[in-house]
Amino acid sequence: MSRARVKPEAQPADADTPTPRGRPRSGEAEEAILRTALEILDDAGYGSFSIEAVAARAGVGRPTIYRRWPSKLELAIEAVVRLTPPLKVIDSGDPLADFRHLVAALLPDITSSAAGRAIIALASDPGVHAGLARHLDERFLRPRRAVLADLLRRAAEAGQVRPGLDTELLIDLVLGAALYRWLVTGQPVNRQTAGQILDTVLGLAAPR
Amino acid sequence: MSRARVKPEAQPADADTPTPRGRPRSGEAEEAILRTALEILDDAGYGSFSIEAVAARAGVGRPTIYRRWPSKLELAIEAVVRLTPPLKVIDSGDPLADFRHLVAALLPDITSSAAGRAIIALASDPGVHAGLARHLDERFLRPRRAVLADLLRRAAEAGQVRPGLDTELLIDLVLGAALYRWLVTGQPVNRQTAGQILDTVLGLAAPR
Amino acid sequence: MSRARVKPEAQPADADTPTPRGRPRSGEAEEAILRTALEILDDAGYGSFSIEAVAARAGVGRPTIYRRWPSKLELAIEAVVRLTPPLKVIDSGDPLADFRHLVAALLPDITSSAAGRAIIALASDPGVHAGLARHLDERFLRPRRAVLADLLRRAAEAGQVRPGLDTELLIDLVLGAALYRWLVTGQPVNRQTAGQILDTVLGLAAPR
Amino acid sequence: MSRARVKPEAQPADADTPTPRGRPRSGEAEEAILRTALEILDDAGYGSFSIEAVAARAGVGRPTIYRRWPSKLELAIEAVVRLTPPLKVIDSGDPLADFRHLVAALLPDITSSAAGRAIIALASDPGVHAGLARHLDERFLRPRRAVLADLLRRAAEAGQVRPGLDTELLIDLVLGAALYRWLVTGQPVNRQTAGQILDTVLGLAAPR
DNA sequence: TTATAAACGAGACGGTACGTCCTGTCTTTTA
DNA sequence: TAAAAGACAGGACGTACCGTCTCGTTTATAA
Repeated sequence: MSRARVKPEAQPADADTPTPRGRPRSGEAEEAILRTALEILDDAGYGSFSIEAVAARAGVGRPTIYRRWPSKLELAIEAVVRLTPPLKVIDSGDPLADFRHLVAALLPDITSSAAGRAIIALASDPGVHAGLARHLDERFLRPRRAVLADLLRRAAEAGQVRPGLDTELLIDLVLGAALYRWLVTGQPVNRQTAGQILDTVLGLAAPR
Repeated sequence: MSRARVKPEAQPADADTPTPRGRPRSGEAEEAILRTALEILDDAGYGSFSIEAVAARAGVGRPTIYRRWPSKLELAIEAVVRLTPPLKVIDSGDPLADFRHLVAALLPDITSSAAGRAIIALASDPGVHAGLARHLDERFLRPRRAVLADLLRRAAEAGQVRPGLDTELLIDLVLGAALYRWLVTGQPVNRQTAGQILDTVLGLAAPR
Repeated sequence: MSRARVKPEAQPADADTPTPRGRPRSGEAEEAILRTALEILDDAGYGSFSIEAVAARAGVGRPTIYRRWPSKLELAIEAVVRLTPPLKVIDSGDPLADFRHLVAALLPDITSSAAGRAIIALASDPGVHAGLARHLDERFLRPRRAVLADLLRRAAEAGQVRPGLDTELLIDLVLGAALYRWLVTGQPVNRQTAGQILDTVLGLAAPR
Repeated sequence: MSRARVKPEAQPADADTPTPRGRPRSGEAEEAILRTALEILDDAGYGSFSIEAVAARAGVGRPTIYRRWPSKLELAIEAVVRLTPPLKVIDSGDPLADFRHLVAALLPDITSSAAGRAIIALASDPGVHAGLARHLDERFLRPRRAVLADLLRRAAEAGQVRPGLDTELLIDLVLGAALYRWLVTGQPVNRQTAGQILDTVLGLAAPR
């Protein structure tokens, strides 16, 4: 990013990226690809997700996709990461309540979307795991967790949560329980389920 | 219909399965298929798992597989379910300690095996979810959870766990947190990690 | 037939075929197989002719067919040979006219029937040719040609055909021309075409 | 090839075939496929002829074959048609002698080659007959027959053949008799057999 | 009678080939 | 020089038959 891509002469700064010659890559095509990828993930799941299908539906040549992403997994992740809106941070003055609201909104969102499924598809290929998971983690999960962790930390400071607890692990518990129910037992994770999980964890974590 | 064929009274139970005609299916072949399937899942993951490969390595014709399982997902699940040993129940008189030991042994096991990966691969295809997940749940997860739930219940009765907690949800928390770390962040779930999760949850759940 | 099958001691003649023990082969099944085979050949041609299909439609197990014929080609030939009625010999006192009538009836018959197609299918597999062709020749073609050759010979004696001609070759010319038109050019060989071929050959062969 | 590819006016002929987009089909692959197909037909006959085998031996992907020919029958015919050399026309001034020589060379050629067998394999599937036979007829048989018919016509003009005979039918007689002997009776059609057939037919057709 | 033997229908077995779909790469024309 | 279009080699899919091999059952002759 920040490739500038300015028309006129210029480019004194990055002489190592020496002004791409020839036809520049089409931003239109890129967007169409990502949008289509997400559509297909939503409609049919990662199992029916194929580069072929994305190219055809997006009206794009297959090599145009391969030029950007080396495999369908990378494409799926990029689509998820780029097109999933960030958490909208709220600050009502009550960090614990904000945490609850955010999580209660987040969980049903993830577990009913292409994003969730694509994330999970990662796990089925061990060879792929290492590199991609990090990518996904850094660009998708970490920022979202950071928001939650911050709220929890402030809740602890405000005495709403027992001190000394590992906030990261608390988040793991909440997200993990939801993940487990969704993935393993196939139950939908709606607001009610999310509320039940939050009640339990935050109840346990409440100061005595 | 007409089933007659009985000489004496007999067969009260399965009057609806009318004696299979023709050559019976080969238990040998079945076993070879499942064993090979699990090997491939362990070696290469679900992504590289193909009916073709299983048939070739098991020395079996492809139709012999399709006769039994309609798709590779069903085969993978069956392999996992049939070839994963059940939890070995222990009863030392201290239910909470037993719970700890069982979970601490179970978690690294699942998250480093084909079983785990195959289970997860389920989730990536929404259309498949309903039926198969139930199958997997009933034959694999439910029996294992039942053992854990029983221990927790007895721990509660013994006063080792705060009364009034939803034991099922407690199990979801423990297993979910491990699942989350393994799947999403890619961290291995070894005995230490398992211990940390257990410490936290059981600490929170301890009677005040 | 005439297998004797006498109950008592007897069998002085064929002591090497010592009366078969066990259940004798079912004539019913045999007939059903051949009838069905011919039906399928007529309906769908040799290309769609499969042992599987014959067995299924005849209500017979596949091994029951293989017990009798080693391959589908043999079965097809047997079906054709056994179920095609022989030429009905006529003798009006005018051998040449009888020849014409017989051939004019025979040609459309062969070139519109399963018999013809099955015969031809022979030719496409060189390995099969030797043995089976002889079988077909002996049991199907030779008897029919014998009738025709006899008529031609008597026509020659009666001065209706130029003497000194190779009657076998004359028959080859007539049947061959019809075969050629049917097979290679795909024209149907009806009575009119047959008449035209006969007119030409017999006209050429007429005494000067 | 070279096609000029001129910018200006040009292309008056095929304005409806608007310059193919994408990578053009590989002539190399096409040639390898046809050559291999003919080899297999020669070695093993049409019965053992499979797309699978052609693809493997030609070092070509299976879809590359299906892209060009919809079935193995079409491929076989194309191979025969494209790789069988045309009749080499001769004109010694004696049309009848030329006819004899040409036919005497042609018959053993056809009846001992893959070409012949592939042509015949056509006939065994009635559904296929219509369209393909025409194709084969137009591109293979008709040009060859035209040469023969022309010689016979000139022989008739030169008084070497009785006037008023149907030359097409004469050719049918000669080719048909050879076809019959080869296919039905399994006799090889060598130069001697060819000579015998020609002697008879041309003897009959000689002017009185 | 009772054995014994073989054929029966059914259907599974290891295989081969089918024709389709998708993968990731390569090549051509167009912009 | 990137874009779209589309062909390339390869490989897995799920299906249809192949010819063989059990099964349990039926129908004969032989003991």
